[in-house]
Amino acid sequence: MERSTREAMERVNRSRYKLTRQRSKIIETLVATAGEHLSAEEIYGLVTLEAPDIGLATVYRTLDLLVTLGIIEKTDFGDGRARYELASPGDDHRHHHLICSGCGIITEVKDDLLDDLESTLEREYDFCITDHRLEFYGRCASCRSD
Amino acid sequence: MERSTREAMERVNRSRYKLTRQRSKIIETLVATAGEHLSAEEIYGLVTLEAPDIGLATVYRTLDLLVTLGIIEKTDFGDGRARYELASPGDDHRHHHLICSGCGIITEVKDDLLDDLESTLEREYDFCITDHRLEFYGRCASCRSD
DNA sequence: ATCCGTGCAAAGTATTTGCAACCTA
DNA sequence: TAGGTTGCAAATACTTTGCACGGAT
Repeated sequence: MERSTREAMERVNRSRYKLTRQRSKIIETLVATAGEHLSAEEIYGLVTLEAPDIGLATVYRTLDLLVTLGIIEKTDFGDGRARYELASPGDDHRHHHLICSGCGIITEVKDDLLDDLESTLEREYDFCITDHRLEFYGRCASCRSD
Repeated sequence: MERSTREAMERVNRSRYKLTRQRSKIIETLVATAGEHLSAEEIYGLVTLEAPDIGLATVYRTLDLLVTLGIIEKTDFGDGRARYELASPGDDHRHHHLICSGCGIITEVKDDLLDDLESTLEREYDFCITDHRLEFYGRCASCRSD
């Protein structure tokens, strides 16, 4: 079993919530598709391939739980459905994406690029920033050549 | 009549779409509430105060139209409903907001702060950026004092 | 007369909730 | 065993669509 799978399961165990078969399966799926930004329905589709008895409501409830525990992050890219991804370990402050309007692929930008900017804004607007979200829209290399 | 109201109406007139009573009323409302980031339902509520016969579907259709014409922008702040604001004149490239998790108020950040960053990313990821969206979450001055 | 625009109601999509049965710690 | 958890179906929330009527050119 992958390290991050075990880590996530242990975090559920340490919480006041139970690690059920359904939750395990959903965590496995999320780890296996890391970097893909799946929607609840897509996760449901994958999960039911191996465990057809799991209900969509359970997927939603589990995703909520995992967000609460900080194991995953929920993001809305404006396409009308929420998308989920494993939280960056050790940091809950990096949500940068490149979104291609051609093929829809979402690429992670690894670094936190905004620290300087944040200090400036905090001063200028008297606002205490705890998190941010940054998305760039455009066209990726392969869609530009079409 | 406010200048931006007239400007918006002229842009509709110049398009292949008609400037109807309903569309005028909706534009007026959007100009009157500039800076408030209203949802479709909220706009509908305001519009029907003065023109109770306007339907919710018309509000949605008109908002779509105004987005298409570049008169307003549609943004999703992740609260499950779309929000609309007048487009920044002369620039379609500035979507920066400070969102207070205490009172929910959304403050505009005026400047486009990301030009340098964009050049770097375009090179690094071979991605042609056409737009971006930047949101900061935290607490505003008055919510911090609670 | 034509064609766009409208209101209404129905449909659609994403997500949440009530509840009895079930399962895990 | 006790209480969290589940599947199902129904409910909810937001948005879109079908359609016949209405209005402007």
